[in-house]
Amino acid sequence: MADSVRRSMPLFSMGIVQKLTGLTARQIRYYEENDLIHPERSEGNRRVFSFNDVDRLLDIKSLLDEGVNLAGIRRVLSEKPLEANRPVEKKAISDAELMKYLKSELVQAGKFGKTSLIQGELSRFFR
DNA sequence: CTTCTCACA
DNA sequence: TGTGAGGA
Repeated sequence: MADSVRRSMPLFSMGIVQKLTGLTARQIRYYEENDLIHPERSEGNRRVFSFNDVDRLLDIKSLLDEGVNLAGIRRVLSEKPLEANRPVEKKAISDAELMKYLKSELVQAGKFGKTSLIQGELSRFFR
């Protein structure tokens, strides 16, 4: 189970997750308050999301479109600890799209002179 | 510039 | 949920 390690590795900033999921920061923070997701926190108290968080957010989003309220979503998600039998085609997001955003984040971090926390973890995805 | 918390004309 | 204030 070395894959779960990468899936739960924190490496996405709020901005990236917003683009990746199409949700607003407000919503993402709100869902966190309701224990739908549990992103890590960086030094500056900034949220750092893992691939699992993003995937979960995507599920939440689709559930929301189907008219399910937070209480309902909480139930669905809490009862899905085990990666049940899902169609292989339900890929949350393409690698290409993922790289696109990761890259833009690196550029931003670069302009700030700081070493993004992403850089170090990035190699895990580009193995 | 980005993200954070809090609060609500 | 949006939005703005005030700070890091």
